[in-house]
Amino acid sequence: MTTIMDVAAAAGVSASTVSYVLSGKRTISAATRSRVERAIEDLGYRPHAGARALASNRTNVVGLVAPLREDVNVNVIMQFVRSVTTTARHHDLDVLLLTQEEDAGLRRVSSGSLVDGLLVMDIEADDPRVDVLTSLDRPTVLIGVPDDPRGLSCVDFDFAGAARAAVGHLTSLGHRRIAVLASPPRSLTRHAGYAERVRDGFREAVRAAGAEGAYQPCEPGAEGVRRSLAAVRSELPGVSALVVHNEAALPSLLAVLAEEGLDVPGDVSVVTIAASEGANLLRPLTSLDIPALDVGRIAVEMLVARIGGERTAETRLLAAPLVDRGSTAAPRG
Amino acid sequence: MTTIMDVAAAAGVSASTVSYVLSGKRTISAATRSRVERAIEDLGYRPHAGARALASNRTNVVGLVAPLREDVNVNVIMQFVRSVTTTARHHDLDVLLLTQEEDAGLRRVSSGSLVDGLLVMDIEADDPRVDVLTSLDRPTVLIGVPDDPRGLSCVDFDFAGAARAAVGHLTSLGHRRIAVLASPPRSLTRHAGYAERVRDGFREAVRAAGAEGAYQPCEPGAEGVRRSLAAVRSELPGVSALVVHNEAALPSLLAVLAEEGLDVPGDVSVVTIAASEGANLLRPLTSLDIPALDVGRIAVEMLVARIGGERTAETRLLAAPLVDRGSTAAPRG
DNA sequence: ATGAAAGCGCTAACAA
DNA sequence: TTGTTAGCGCTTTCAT
Repeated sequence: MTTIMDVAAAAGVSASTVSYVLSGKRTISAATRSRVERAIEDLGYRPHAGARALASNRTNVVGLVAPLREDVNVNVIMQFVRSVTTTARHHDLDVLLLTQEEDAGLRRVSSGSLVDGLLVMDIEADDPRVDVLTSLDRPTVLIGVPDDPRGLSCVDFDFAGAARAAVGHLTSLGHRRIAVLASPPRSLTRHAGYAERVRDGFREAVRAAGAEGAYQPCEPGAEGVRRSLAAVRSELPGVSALVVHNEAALPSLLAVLAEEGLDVPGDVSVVTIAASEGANLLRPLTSLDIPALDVGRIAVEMLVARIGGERTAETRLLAAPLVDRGSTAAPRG
Repeated sequence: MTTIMDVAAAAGVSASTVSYVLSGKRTISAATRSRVERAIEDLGYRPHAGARALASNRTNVVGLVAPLREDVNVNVIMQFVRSVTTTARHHDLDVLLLTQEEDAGLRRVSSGSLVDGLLVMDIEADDPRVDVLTSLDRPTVLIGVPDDPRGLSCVDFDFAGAARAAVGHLTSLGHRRIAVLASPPRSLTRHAGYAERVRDGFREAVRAAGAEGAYQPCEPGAEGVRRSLAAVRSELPGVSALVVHNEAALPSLLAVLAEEGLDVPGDVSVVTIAASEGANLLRPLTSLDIPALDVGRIAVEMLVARIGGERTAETRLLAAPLVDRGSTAAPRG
């Protein structure tokens, strides 16, 4: 293993000079700098991460707590993780992945000085991790907004705004009876913020527009979709438009509607709130596209700022653009 | 920050005793042990990861190189990553996620002593990373099998075996004209091992059974599916069974077949090679279930063994169980 | 503009 | 069974 001493010897300088060439924290003469860089190159030298962490109190690693459960939207998570790692590398950070053992994991990597900061996904309204995180006193950014962020920074997609925008789009086309096919029931029971915010944004927008709405959780799979459609139709007969916030249910939904002989958007309009662009579906769908890539990037940037000493916490909600892919139209008759 | 010295002082012992209590590398009297454990508990002590790495040459972190691209099967990756992190934690390891900057990333974390070993996914037949990895001289396990593993250990799902099993199942039902709807064309052009092995296993099995086969890459989405189906039917008129190795295309395929008025399995039998159990599809499908969880677990276990000093490299191919979910039947007539 | 040297917190000989 | 101590490789004061 080649150390900073080897480099120093090869370049005919002291170890500290090599260190300063690397960090740029001292002005170095051009001649010295190039000798050192040459030696680093020749020897293939890489600073020892542990030694560096020990001496500098910085690991250049951030922890990412991601829910790799089955019942969350795999596409969103994936896009998000990708943009986090990409952005992190732009800031010379590596990413440590934590998926389970919630509290214990947070404590371990934080108190053990494994990471400089934490990114925590899938925050629930009353998430118990918020308390743990504040007590840990490491820079932290939450992806999702709890009821009380306790001084932690948050980033999230504006689900309520997306629901309102969907309703606005549909009512402006003339729809008066609109239903949401939402996340599976357990998303609500575990107080996943996104589910509650879609519901609340939807109800508010429907009321404001003087329209009628039904909110219906939905299990993915053909059976779940059929059940939810039946429930919606009995609660709101003559429903003419669907807002779908459930990516896993989309394939079945389109197939079931086709089975029933219903045309989209002729017989029923469909808007989705989704991350992937639905290229694999039977037909493209008009959508509030969740900007997962932006959420990830911004989360990292906020974390970097806090690691750099920024003290003020903020909460940022990102709006979704409505992309018209032709699955909505004015209602029949 | 509480250090090992604080713990030692609180317990009235030396730092090394605390260290040995933690590592178990020395026999400690019950009395001392409990005093130390008490102090650790009281002070909430966690060893400093960097200091530990510096002194012991072990980081207890493994690097996971995962392709978070769009064109790979997100479900497989997800399951796989989950089983890797879970298994890693059982061995007291953390997981550092690398997704891009291929070679540079490998060098950085390896030479920089950030990780004790590497797990590299999505290995291609002539993958250039194999050379880099052998030169790095860190314990490494490949997920996927290159043409020449150069002494590295490999784990993978037995794609050729799965294709053979699918054909065997179908021919035993009486099918003589069988087609594969395979991964998108670019999987083959970039020499993704799994695509080539499915193709080769399929051709071999079809020949051995004296049946006829067509192999057709397939883009996901309704259009891609329609095109591929047309190609298959013109190449192999009267095709009565489909082997689908393309999870993203499944929703569209089922919808398109339904549109055409074809019943599964009455008019056409369908077998998939897939990771998720297809619970979100229009109907359950008989499948060679890719044991992504097992692959991840075994990969970690092999890596742990190598980190522990095991020298012999091995390649393990995991067979898939065929799970009958009723989407196959004897051909008509 | 550069060097010398004191740690950072831990592990693992070496001693007792 | 336990303690003492010499590093591990780097950063960063303090000197010059």
